[in-house]
Amino acid sequence: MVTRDGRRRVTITDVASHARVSTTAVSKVLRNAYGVSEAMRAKVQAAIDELGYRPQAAARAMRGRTFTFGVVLPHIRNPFFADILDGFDEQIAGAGYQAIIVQGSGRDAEAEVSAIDALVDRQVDGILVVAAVVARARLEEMARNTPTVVLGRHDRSAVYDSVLDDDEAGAELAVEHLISLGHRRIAHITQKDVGAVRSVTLLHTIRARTYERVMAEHGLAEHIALAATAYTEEGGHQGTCELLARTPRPTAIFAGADQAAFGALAAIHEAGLAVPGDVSVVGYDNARAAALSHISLTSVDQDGIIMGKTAGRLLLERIEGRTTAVRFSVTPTLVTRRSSAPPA
Amino acid sequence: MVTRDGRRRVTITDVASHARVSTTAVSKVLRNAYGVSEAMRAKVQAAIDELGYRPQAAARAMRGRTFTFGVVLPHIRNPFFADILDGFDEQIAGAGYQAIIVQGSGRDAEAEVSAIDALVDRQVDGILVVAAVVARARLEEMARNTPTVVLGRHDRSAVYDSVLDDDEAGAELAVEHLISLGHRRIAHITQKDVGAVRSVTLLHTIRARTYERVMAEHGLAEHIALAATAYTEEGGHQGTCELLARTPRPTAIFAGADQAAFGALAAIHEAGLAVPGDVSVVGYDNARAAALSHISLTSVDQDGIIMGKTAGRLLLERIEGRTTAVRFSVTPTLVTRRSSAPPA
DNA sequence: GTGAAAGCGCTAACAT
DNA sequence: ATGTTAGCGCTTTCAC
Repeated sequence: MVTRDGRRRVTITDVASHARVSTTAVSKVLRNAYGVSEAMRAKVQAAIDELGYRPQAAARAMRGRTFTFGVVLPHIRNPFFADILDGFDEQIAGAGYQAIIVQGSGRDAEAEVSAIDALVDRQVDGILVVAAVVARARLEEMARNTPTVVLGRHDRSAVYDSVLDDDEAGAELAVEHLISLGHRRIAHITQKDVGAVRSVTLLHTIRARTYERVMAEHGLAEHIALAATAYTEEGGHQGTCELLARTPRPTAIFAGADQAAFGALAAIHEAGLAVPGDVSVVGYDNARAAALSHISLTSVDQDGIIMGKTAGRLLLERIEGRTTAVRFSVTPTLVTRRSSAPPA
Repeated sequence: MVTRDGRRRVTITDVASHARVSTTAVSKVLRNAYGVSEAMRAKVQAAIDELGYRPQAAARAMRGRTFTFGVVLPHIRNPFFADILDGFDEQIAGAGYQAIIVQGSGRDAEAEVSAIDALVDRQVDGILVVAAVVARARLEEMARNTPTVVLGRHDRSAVYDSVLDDDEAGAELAVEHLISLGHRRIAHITQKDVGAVRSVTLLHTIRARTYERVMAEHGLAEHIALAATAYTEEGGHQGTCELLARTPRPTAIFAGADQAAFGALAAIHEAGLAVPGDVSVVGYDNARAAALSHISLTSVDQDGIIMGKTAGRLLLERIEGRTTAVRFSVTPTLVTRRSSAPPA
């Protein structure tokens, strides 16, 4: 391979001839494979260092591993994904793996498919799909060829591993908290469905259904009020505007994600109302911004770092040969802050 | 290539034999290359569709292009990067390119180098480096082999293209705004230097130096107060705590980034002070959250979408053969909101 | 306009 | 323990 400035990139052959050994030997040293003497290892390593050799992932991909994991995110705007990624990176870096991220460009199932395809085309050794909206059959097809972890979906699969938050428990915590404070007119902001996937397995649906169930269990079925927008600042803002326009208006809003809760806080403020005086707000994810003093948002905490770490560990296990599917669930906790209080 | 469930992945050979043509012909159709008849094109395309063929990026990389651009981000937590990426994706998708993102894992120059290496190893056709802290020589070495755009650095290079915000103009807008409101004790939150790069080319240094210059030009040199932490919520919080502890305390804080400004708002609130009553705050980046009514942060807007789009365009131009370096600068504007007002 | 064949850098089966 | 060699899927001369 000739680089653009005319110099050849250093290849395994260069290293081999420089060390006066075979390419096989170099390859074995690179992969810490069985059957190399100490002397050989030292000699080869010296040549590698001297020449500044780095193996080309593309050539490796043709025969063996790429030492790369792919991560599919709906988008990079949600800070909760950053937690997941930090945990993931930490876990896989130790095993010599590199994570590459592709954006699914929003909630569009088609864009998500092409993001997944992009990773498959690049022969990654494993894939982490976060909050996928794509059809389950598509995920399973991929999982049959590449070790796969699906994060944040509640469907059970025999071919891919799952990492998820117990969203039912989390939503219960949020709604029970508001009810115990004395609220009755509690509204919920959820995400509009897209894609062909059976919606009941998606986390936003679980959170919304649980909200409805808990409300009903407490005899508050008549006060169920849903706004289906998006888990974004804009979505939370718009949903809250809708909800506040109803008569009587809710005294509390449970937003399915902190990003939406932040938008809700803004909309409440714009309406000339106070938090928590007129309306209490509870979010989900416990983003760092939720802890900021001037925001102080009550939120459900799910440990993104642990979820990311676990996803990394599960992929590494698959590489090592595990073939049975595993399901890992974290238990959420409620973090109470000043955005929630008893109704006036 | 045999997939894990035993089926072979469809290759160019399969398509060729299915269409009863040569692999050369298929390759040409794939790349829209010169010298294929309409009949040939149709026949091959039909076979591709029928077999669900997708070229393997790894194999392509061995000979030609990967149709992949790599993006190096310090981390994915800053929402401003999401704007850049949205613009970038939009621009390159039309040309059939896919972006893959790698995290530099914070501000650590070493981590950034390994992120860059990871992309080079994967033979991407071009690289966008955002807010790099790595030494310039390292960037140039990479740029000599792979088309490169450096976003957010002010050094001039003959080998890579630059996309940047006029940070000097932006910082001037912010400081002049506060001065014109009547503030004199204006403090600034900047980022601590790391890495071996000549710091003066980094955007946070430019913003800080400009702050000092404008203060001095207005006879306020004695009131210059800097806190060097980080462009994060935590950094802004900590820096503000430091600044508020000084006597007399500043009446205004110009944070080098909105993320830091959000942390500043929290710290001011914790100190029992009001914004803008006791302390005015101005940020930089005009993140979406800055516009939220309950936050209402005055901020310097730089168009991340345009910057991302331009970066994509410049890479595509390089692929098409441009060899002279280009420098593209966006002009920032001030968005005035309620976080800034005359001092008491 | 079309196809045969070489070869990119690496790994793995096999031979020594 | 070490080396020889075939071949992964694709692009690219170079014939025809």
